[in-house]
Amino acid sequence: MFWSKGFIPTLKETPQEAESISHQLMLRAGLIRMLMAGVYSYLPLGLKVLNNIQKIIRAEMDACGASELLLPALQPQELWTKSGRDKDMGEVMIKFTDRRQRKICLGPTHEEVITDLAKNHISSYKQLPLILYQIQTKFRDELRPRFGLIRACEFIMKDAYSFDQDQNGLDKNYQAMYNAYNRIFKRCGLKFLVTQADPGVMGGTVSHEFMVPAEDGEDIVLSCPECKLQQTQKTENDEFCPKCNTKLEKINTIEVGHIFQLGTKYSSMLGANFLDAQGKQREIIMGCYGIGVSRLIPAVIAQNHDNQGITWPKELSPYKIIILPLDVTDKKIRKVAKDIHKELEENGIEALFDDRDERAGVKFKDADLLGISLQVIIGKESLKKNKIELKIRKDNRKIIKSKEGILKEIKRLIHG
RNA sequence: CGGGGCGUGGCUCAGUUUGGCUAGAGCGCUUGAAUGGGGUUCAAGAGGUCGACAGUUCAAGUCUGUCCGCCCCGACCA
Repeated sequence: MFWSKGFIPTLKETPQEAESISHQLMLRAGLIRMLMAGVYSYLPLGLKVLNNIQKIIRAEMDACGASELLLPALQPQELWTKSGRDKDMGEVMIKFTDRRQRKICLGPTHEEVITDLAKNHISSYKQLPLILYQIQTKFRDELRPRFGLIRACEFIMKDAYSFDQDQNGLDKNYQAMYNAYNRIFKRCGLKFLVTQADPGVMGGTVSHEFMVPAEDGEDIVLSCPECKLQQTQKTENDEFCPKCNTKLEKINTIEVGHIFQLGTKYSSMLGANFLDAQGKQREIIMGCYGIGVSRLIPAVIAQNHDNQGITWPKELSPYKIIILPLDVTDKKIRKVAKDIHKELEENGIEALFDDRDERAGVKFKDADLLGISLQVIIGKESLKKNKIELKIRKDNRKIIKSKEGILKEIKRLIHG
């Protein structure tokens, strides 16, 4: 990809609309733009990162034996009346009436829709266990949208649902999801905490939250320095460990995942039953598993940046590498840069080629801001000695070698 | 919704306190020239309903009222 043909509007200064670091960097690096409060456009680079996250999630979900589907965002309000959750959701649900006077809402989540589907199409224990998931846009009229993509009114969620005939089956699926979540967040380059959580309006009993410690986090995790118990804060008081009565530590975090054992809450309300091996009718046992896909972007940035910009973890970097010919008016520099570009493409390595007629300083600053994990720098100085440079964005390490040596190094770093 | 802040070219902001001629700066953008390893320099340009509406006044970016939008703190959540 050539920079000049793309759409990468970087900003030198921090827009007034952004307060949190991750939000500032997302705007400055040209990942997103706001349309209105809590509603954002993903620009090409932001979409690339989003796609990379989704790729990881799909791979890990598929590895659990989950099947991907896509449920509608438009839903009949009636379904929510049946489950009784229309009241719980309240103003958060975006509702309207269409021309046929049908009462419609934009899905804030999908337990109702998926349970309705299960009710109609699961009738035998032979169809269980089953895990379904989707990656889809949710709509919530938040009381207060905040921090860019961290709390948005339109956001992308991965939601998975498990269906089992008994608690034992649910335990197994829950554990599989729990493990998958650990792998997903690790691959996203995150340090995170797992807490015992309050199921809230989702219902059910067992529930865990995946929390990313970050300055601009809006959730507080209470951590016990003694017995390592971690839980999400529920009230202002009560800050002593319930297990060992030690004073708890407060950690600011961003919630990126939440898994719940729903049990029969939805299946009983919406009548999702199956016949067991004895021919007896029973309610399907459910679990649900959410990841804030779009929210992961700011969470990752919150933990992966320095004073120059973003430092993407390898798997999320919008491009694997950025090629920086420092002076595009110089024929030799241009040629070497093009050769490298070609060679990388032939090896299936997606590169961003900064072909702009800009000074070296501008290119360096922009490259550091974007945070693409590798930078190949082709300039007159090192070219004199027949060398080119490879900079690793994360630790600013520089490797200086011949073209062939650098290409080998790049392949090693990307594939190895 | 309660509390606080803000709204002036694409971005950052000055000017509003104390009303006064054709509304400014830096960055970005266009054109030309120089430069070419950390946001370089010079010159010439383009770009504005000063958030909106109503009012006060000879005169409103500036004063008054209403509304709208955005941000931050609180209740809610992936």
